[in-house]
Amino acid sequence: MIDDTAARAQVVDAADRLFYARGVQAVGMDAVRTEAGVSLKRIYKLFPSKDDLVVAVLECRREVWNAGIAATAERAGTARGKLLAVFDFLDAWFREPDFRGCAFINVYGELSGGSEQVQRTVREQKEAFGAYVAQLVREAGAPASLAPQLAILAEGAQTTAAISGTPDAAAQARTAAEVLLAAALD
Amino acid sequence: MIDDTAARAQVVDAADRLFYARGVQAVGMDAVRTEAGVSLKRIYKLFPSKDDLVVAVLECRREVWNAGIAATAERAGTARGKLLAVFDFLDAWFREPDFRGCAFINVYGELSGGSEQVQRTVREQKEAFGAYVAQLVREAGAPASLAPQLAILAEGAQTTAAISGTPDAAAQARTAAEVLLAAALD
DNA sequence: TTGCGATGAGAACGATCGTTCTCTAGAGTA
DNA sequence: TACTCTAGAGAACGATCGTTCTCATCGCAA
Repeated sequence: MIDDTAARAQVVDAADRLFYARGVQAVGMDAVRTEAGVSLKRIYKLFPSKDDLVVAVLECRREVWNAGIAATAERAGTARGKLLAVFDFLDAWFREPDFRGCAFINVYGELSGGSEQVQRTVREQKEAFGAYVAQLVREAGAPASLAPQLAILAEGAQTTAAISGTPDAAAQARTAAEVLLAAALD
Repeated sequence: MIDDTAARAQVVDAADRLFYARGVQAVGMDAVRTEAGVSLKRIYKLFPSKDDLVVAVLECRREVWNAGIAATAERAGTARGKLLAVFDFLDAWFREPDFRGCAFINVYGELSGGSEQVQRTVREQKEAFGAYVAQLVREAGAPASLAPQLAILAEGAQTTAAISGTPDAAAQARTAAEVLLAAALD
């Protein structure tokens, strides 16, 4: 038998795949159990309710997102380069064949009237990203008002790419970000 | 008894309120029937399935959106002014107490794995908005590449405002749009 | 070997969903 | 008046949901 840590990872992984592809409400716990290969009893011991599982999935997504952003930023030397690297990261993400938009936005739209804990997790993720951008804007020596503008561009690129089905929005948002950066740094 | 046109309007109106506030999947047809005051039999005569009702609700939202955008644009003289007016429209919308984000984005996130007709309706709305912005950009004498950038700003403002729970994103996006417009019109 | 606690597989439960059906009442027509 | 058609109210249906329960099985201490 596998230990709790491994079982937990398998369940979160399977749930993430299913929830992201089909939506949370369209996926039953039975499907999660089949995909994960972990019994329902064990799943409910690890996650007392489906909401807890959704939160765990989002927290896992946050780790992946942060790691991806950090890896792309590392290849850039300046703070300005790190800010633009966000859009390169988005570009690569949008080109993945199973891209279906930002999981946080999707879940928020689906469960906005429901679990309050899920809403909080989504909000925290967006706030953390905003804080990351704000830190880089400070380092770049640009006025603080630039940060939310760049964050809005990244947000808009994600929903536009999801709905249009093309990755074009990443490059378009990057170009806009360059203009805003140039104007702010004059 | 009311005629079909009035019954249809009542059902769409009630469904819109419920779907927007709680999500499509969280609202049963029984709740729509109670809110609309129209019998289930009649609802299913007007809309053969729940998906058809969702599409009708989205089409109604599109009319309201287009009318609101047009009304705000009318108060601006120039094409540049009409482009910025989009963000004034968003600002007023975000301040409404029951604002919960863009209904099209919410529905897309919720049913992305489901009805293909719903997906098409969402995509058409976003394409139509993009075409509207592109037309104004042309009239303003700016390069065509500006249009998707402004559309992405509007899109990002909507999701940011929904998740953050504040209307700030409208003004931030408007400021960014002014910078992009100034740079494009040099 | 015996007894015990935990596990996996999946049946079972109560609720709710989208959709259809039944039954009754009333309007219009000859 | 008698007949027909439609609509409303809501029960009914089969499916599916999240969650819990049953039961056979296994590892392991004494």
